[in-house]
Amino acid sequence: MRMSSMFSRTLREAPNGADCKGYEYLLRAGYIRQMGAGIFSLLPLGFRATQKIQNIVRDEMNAIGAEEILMPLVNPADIWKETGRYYSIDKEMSRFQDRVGRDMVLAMTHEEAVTDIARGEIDSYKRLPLLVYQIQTKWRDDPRPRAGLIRVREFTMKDSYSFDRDWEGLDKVYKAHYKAYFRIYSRCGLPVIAVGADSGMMGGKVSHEYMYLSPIGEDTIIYCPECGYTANRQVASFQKEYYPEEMKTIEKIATPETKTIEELSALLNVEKSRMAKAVFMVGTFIDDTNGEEETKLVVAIIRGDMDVEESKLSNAVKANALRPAHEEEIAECGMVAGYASPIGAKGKYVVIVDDTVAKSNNLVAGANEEGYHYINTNFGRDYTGTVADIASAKDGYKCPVCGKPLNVSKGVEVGNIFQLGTRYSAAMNCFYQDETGKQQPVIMGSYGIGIGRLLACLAEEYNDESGLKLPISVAPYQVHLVSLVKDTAIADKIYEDLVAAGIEVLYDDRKDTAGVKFADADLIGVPIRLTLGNRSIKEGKVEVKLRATGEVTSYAIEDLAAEIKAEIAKEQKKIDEAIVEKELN
RNA sequence: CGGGACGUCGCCUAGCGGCUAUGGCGCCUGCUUUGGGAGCAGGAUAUCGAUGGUUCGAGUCCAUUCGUCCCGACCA
Repeated sequence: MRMSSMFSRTLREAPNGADCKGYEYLLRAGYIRQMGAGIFSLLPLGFRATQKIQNIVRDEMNAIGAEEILMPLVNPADIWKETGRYYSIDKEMSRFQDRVGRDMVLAMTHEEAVTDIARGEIDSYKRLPLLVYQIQTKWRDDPRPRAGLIRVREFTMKDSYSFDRDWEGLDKVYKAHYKAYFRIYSRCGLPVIAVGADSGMMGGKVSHEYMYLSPIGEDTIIYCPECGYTANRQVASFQKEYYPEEMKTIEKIATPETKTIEELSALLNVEKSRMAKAVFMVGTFIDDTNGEEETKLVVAIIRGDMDVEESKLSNAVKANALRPAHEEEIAECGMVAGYASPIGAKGKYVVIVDDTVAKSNNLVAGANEEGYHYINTNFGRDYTGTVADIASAKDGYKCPVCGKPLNVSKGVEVGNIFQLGTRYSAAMNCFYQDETGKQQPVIMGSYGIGIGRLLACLAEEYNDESGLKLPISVAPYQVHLVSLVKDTAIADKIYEDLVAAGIEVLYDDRKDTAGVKFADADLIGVPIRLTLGNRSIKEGKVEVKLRATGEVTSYAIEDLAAEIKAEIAKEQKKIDEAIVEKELN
């Protein structure tokens, strides 16, 4: 490509709002342009980089036997009503009506669509297993897009769907994805870790997320440097200590003006770990079959020294959504904020008790009366509720596997894999007949990779003060030919020779000064830069500089294509040698 | 959906009630220059996000609204 006729151009200054480096460079180098909140266009450079990523993804998906398909972005709402997600998903999913008034949705994922197709294809166990994938646009009307391509509303996603007759089959294809994903990310040059995850709106049991560890990430990862345990904080567990002892008599004591755990701990001279803290949320519960909503007060009881992990709580009560409760809502159930406990509560509420509280005795708790607390409260005797792990893991807590202190890091989720089971097949009547003639629901899995987000993470990982420096496997071009000579004949000839040799060349043939061309080359970040100047031309040579390392060599102009091909192969080899092979045990 | 900030030419930016709305980059013309964002000379480009109001006078103050960004809620 000749830069003199390239569609995009570079920006010298970062547009307002570009607050992280990778995003700033993608904008300035002309990879992407913003059109609205969370809505972006890919310019030629960004499009090419994205194509490279997609082809790596295709390669690895094909390698595990997946077939590529393309499903529609617009879905009839009917199939989403079948699974109930039409009702349970809030405004993230955009809905509209077609000209005759039929309900339609913009698909934010394709479990419904693929299951709808699959039920028409699958009738017998002989048709299983099956595996398909697509690379397609998703629309999710996120309330808060952020950080350039990291969190957007419209994005491209690779999503695959597996269909098996049994859990063993699902396990096999799940493991194949687990491994293939590591190969994909490492071939793109992105370091990731796989973590145990919450399955969220997808439903199902087992799931993993692929995380690029970075301060710009929004997810919190808990990991053990000792044994390698990793999990999203939403589901991370840890070793807890309990304080079982002989139950003592419950007693009400005056604790004026002590609404917080800190104040209470100081006043009574009792450790925070010996208190039962009540956290109030209002849960929304939606009936999947008709969309009817019900709200209920959720009382979470946790030890005073810990915090409630909302997603754990949400899973424990099986709520569609949780929000903090207002003081009046708490009062309606007979509880007093600041001095609250389930003891003496009334009305419509549900109590979830963390196991640390359930297995400890004689804890301090609220008396539901302004200025009073109870001492020696005991779960089971004084109040009841559902026992679950709802505690949030923190830095320094003990690893659930080896007991060593846990660490915390921020991460960006660049992919996920879910074992869906029969969540969709059962709801949508996707059954097969087994050898005995019995109808069985198909066992499904779904597996996603955000393509644009992957590019954004790569831009974040590979940059310096002058711009991007992407790995050759994902860079928009392999070679950037910078011509500084007036007489274009030699440069044109080199360009044509390289292109003829099958090399992807970005050719700076513009009538700009050397400084401008070098600055743009650094910004765009093509891995191999060839400089053709009067200096080197006299010697019949071209200078070669690697963007990533700054390493400089030079090659004779004759035979250049062969040398450059070898250079490209060397760069590619670095990537190939670093491919991560990881199996799920 | 709560809290905050911001909208002035393609990009960045000045303006703080008063004359024809700054400056830089970029762009166009000419000459010069050609290994790290060149120099000189000339030139074009803004319905100051929109609407309404206050005022003799509004980019500037007020209201409404739209948009974008940040923090939170939320989310894969």
